[in-house]
Amino acid sequence: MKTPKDIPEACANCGIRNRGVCAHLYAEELSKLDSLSRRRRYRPGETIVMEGSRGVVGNVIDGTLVERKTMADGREQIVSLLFSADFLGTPLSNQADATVDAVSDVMLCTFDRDQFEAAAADLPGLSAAVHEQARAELALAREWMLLLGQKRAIERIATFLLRLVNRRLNVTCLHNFDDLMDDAQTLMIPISRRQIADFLGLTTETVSRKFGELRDLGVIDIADARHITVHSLPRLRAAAGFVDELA
Amino acid sequence: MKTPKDIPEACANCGIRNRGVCAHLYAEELSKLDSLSRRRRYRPGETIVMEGSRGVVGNVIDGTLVERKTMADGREQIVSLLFSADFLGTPLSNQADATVDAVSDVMLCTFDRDQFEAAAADLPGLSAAVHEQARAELALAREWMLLLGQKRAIERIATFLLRLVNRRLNVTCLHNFDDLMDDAQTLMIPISRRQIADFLGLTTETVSRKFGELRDLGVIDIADARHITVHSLPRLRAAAGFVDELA
DNA sequence: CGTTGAGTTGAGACATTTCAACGAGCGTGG
DNA sequence: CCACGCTCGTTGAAATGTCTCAACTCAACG
Repeated sequence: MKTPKDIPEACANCGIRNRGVCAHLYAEELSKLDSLSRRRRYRPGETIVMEGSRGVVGNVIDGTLVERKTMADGREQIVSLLFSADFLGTPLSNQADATVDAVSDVMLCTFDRDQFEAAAADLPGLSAAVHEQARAELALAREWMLLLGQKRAIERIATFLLRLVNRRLNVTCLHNFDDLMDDAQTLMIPISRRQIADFLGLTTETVSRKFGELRDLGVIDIADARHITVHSLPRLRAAAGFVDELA
Repeated sequence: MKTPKDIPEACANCGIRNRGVCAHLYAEELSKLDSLSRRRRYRPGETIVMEGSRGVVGNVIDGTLVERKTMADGREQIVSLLFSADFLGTPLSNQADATVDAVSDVMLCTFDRDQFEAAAADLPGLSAAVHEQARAELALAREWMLLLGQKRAIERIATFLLRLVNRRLNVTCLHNFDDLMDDAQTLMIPISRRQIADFLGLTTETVSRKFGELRDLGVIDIADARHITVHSLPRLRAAAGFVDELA
């Protein structure tokens, strides 16, 4: 987290200038990168990158995106959710391994791929930050492999909610996890039931039913399809399979 | 692929000196790295890294390893297979996201973590190679998310076999994929039925049954549990769900 | 006000798991 | 040498969790 004076105006006013890869750059580095950047807006449902194409490189300034892989017969698996401050795209690789869609209105801060790679070669902090993102993505992907390969439907739903909780805690960043163990959390679900199903390897019907079961168990409240209140994080963690139920 | 003269003796005799991260290093870089390296042998079943620990950094010279994640109640998911020339461990991260076990006799070329990271900071080719490995791992993990979330049991088995075929083609590296589409391939299965099950999110019984089904379909022959002959790659690809069956 | 899409709920179907038995290989010790 | 115990892999029959198919509600919208 650098706090210089002469940062570019676009960056000074940017909601994520102290988050994501930009947080690791000095003023002059930020200027250099800013001169290469171009903002672009996308509409909900718009496809930003096609699997197999060269794809876009840039920061997510605002909005929600999904990365998904598709089978020949149309089955889909969402492999990643992207939010504000996440980095989109794989510099170094010339082939996107998933299709990227905007779920909400999305604002990106994009770069020309070659220019970005040249800049990254000059700015150790930038390339380190990008690679750190890739490493974090890998850890998340493996966490999800455990979910998809081993967890039952209700555990998958609980794990998904837990991930949203953790994300919110990381963003607000004011407390640590244990302090909030007993606080009620009201969550905005950023994606549809269909997208949740494709993310968790389930069907929309099962997603709906398991949300209901978690409600009946008293773990959550469902205000509407997009708004969930978590009553007890420990019980949500138990439902997610993170603690052995010695029942 | 550099071909210098004054490479360290250990590297000159190393089976993977022209593969993995070492392939991208000049003689003097190789020397520098070699001076930091230490060979270590592991026995089948031995645990090399525990999930959550700092872990080992190094090259796999020879042998087969699995990376796995475990749930509180003992359920396991294998998230990666490592073979000769693969890179083990996550420099930059101080927490291994999975447990690593030797499946066969394993020889590693390990490095002190801090020294390796310092070396990587000096050698752009090295850090690029390590990051490229991480990127490739991410692509594989996402491929597996699609498998675990969407594919049925027989497709998972077929995909697994296809991955072994592809690996063999990459290693032998003499032909391209299409040239071998119709060739019979005899594969050595490097892991047990239980490990296959944990890799594919199935049970050993289902793995056994689906191998039998692929045999009955005439796609493969089963010499014994560890040796499979692939009769038709196109049909294996179809069984794996990579082509839409317009039946 | 009819249409459309998203979400929920129910009943039955189905794929995979679970439970159980069995055979082959293999080292150990009598 | 054979009996024994053990693990690994295979096979069968029953149980079960999730999917499929279908109906219905609700809100948004032209």
